Amino acid sequence: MISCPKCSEVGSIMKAGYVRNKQRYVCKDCNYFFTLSNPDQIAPIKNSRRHQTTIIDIARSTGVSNSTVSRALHGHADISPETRNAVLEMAAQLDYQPNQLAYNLVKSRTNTIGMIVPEFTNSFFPNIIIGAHELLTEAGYNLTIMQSNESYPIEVSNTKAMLANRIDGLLISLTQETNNYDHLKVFEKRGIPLVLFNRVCDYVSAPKVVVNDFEGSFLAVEHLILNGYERIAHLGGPLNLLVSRERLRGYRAAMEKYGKNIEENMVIQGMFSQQKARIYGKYLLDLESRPDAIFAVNDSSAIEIVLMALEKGIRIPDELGVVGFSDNPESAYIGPGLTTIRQPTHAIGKTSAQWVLQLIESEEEMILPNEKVLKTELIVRGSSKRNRS
Amino acid sequence: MISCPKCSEVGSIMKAGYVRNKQRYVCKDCNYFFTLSNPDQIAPIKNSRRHQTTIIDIARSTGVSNSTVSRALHGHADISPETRNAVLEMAAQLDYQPNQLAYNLVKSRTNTIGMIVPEFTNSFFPNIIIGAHELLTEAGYNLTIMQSNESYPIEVSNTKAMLANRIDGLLISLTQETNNYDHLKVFEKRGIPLVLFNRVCDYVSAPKVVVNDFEGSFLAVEHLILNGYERIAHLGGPLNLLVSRERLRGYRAAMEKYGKNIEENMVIQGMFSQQKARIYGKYLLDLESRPDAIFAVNDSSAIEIVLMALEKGIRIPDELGVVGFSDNPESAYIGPGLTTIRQPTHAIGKTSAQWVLQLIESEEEMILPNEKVLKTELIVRGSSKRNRS
DNA sequence: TTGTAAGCGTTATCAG
DNA sequence: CTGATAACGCTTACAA
Repeated sequence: MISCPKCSEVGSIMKAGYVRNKQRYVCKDCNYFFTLSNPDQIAPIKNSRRHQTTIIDIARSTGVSNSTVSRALHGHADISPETRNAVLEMAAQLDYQPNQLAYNLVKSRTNTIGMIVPEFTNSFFPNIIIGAHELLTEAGYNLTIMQSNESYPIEVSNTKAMLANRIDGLLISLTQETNNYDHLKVFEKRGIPLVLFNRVCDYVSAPKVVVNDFEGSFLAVEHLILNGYERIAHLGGPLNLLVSRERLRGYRAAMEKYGKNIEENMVIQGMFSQQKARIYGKYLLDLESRPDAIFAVNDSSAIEIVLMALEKGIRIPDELGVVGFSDNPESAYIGPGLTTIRQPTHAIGKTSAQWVLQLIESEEEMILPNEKVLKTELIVRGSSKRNRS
Repeated sequence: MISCPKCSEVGSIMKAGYVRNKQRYVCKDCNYFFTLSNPDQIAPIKNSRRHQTTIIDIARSTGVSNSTVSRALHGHADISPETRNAVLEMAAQLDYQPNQLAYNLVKSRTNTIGMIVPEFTNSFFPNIIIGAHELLTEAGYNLTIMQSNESYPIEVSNTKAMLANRIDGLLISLTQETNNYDHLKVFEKRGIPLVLFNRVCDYVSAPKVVVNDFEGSFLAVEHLILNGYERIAHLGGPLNLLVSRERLRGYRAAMEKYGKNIEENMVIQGMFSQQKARIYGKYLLDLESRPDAIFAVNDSSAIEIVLMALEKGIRIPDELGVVGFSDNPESAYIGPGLTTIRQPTHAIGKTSAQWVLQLIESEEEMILPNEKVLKTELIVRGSSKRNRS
């Protein structure tokens, strides 16, 4: 039991805050304030591992209180220039590095936006990241990136980690496996701004940033038709993804508009992967009555087809027209050059980031779920140029 | 002043911890414990913005203490199955999401590794990221990626942010501008594990993961020589980067070994960028006595040269041999295919990550600064195949 | 202008 | 097996 150093009373001692990081007591009897000078109790710099200098260290060495230090560090008004300078100097001298963790904890915001992408292997997502990164950095936000590796369980655990780390907002592009969206609904429920991009779904009411896959697809197929191709096959993606469905829809629409017959055995849907693309491609090229053109859901698949055709000695574009989607960096150089639909990757990233920041800043006003549709662009190269007009 | 509800004493009231998140008092006179039932003081769930359920909420609703909840949540031993289950159920019911921020603060570790890369535009760094990400995720670490955009000031501010966020370790590849390394020395001083990769420097005593640029370069130039090229130019990178110096060294060594004369006006060093590459390339190709081969410091530059040569009608590989470095995805398809040196990107990422984890886990033992040198591989394609043996 | 003390949400060390 | 309480490092009313 603690006794008062002045009146030796024991029952009337109350805690009375801290001074220089030490417990301070007051004796209610004689109204005497004191701290215990037990050397063991002073400055408990335990935790041996390299003590990081904190605001308290600065306060102690400057002879002011923590709050004053905090204010000086943040350039708050109402602080005398001398104290401010003293604090700032001491901070520099002690090599003070603010602890963002503590800051975030008390502010309960992290100034960090999370981003989950299914993969990095193509330049597609990296380019989107660049766009988002640019805007966020400018706005003073950090970006934490995770990749789900096209795996639903990883995606779920990523969102959990993001939640635990209290990111201020999330940008996500779904895996091709994702069919359940409960992990996203958590964000709605918790009021954490969420923006879906590129690989989106209808079942969660969050803003979505996509490109006009339908239109892009339509243009691609129309271009093939205008170049005299008749029997156009479609190598599509997994149908749970909206992109795949939209591209399929665009294909069908163009074919119908020009009165072309769709041979259903030449419309294939499957997972994205080089291996699958080879299998599907082989199937299409080995068909006894081969298509005279193939519109693929992405460039990786289209490239496989071009390479396979070259191996087999099928002449491109004369015997086979090929069009892809996305404009990968290598597409310009594949065979005679791959005709493709360019996506505005940079803009996708930028738009998504912009949107999530708006949601964060707008606080109160419920912004209605909405969608931004960016334009695509047809890039004509050798793999489809058979213009016989 | 607070008075005891039992004996009405005023001077002998002491704080006595908290119960259900409310201040609890004890009267030292009658030894009566109580809390104030002032409704305003109960559960100060202020901070209106969507209260996140915390451990305390669970404790309150389950009727146990926070510590018990914490233990239950982490599956600590010494807890009765009933309590555990009750807590776990309540946690699920209240949709509890742990606050990693608070956890990190008290643990003073974040389970997060930072990574700073100069750019994303080539597939080079993304591939390294994939390698590192894979290993770190497996080891239960998060990865926070920042990009310095080849800017020294951004690099510095990135490291500051990493420091503030108390990452457990940092992987960094320097910008081509970086000439001052104080921002890295901070990590040494603070004892935060640091690993440099790819773009490293000598002035900071941290482990480095690099590829054998010298050997790779040597092989590239030797390959050109063995294919009958005589007057080989070198389009190099900025000399403050070790990679550039090593590649230059490899070039010189190979030329010397085979007794080839180095024409110094055909050895150029400059910044990495497509634009610069075009300028330097034009210079080399417009030389009145043009080199018969060019070894470029990277594929992007080599590609520019190939394209320029094709425009000018210079035949590759007959009139001009070209070799690059890195094996970009498009390199296989450029012109007749670009001969290049493949770097083990995946392994670079994996090795760096592995190393930083080792440093973190090894705690006490000072591991000596060291270097890991990974092997490169010569990929022969059309742009240099003029074998006249 | 400065100081006090109550949080932010956890874990960990002691006591029971 | 469980509870109380002091950290972790910082911000911010509220007092002085």
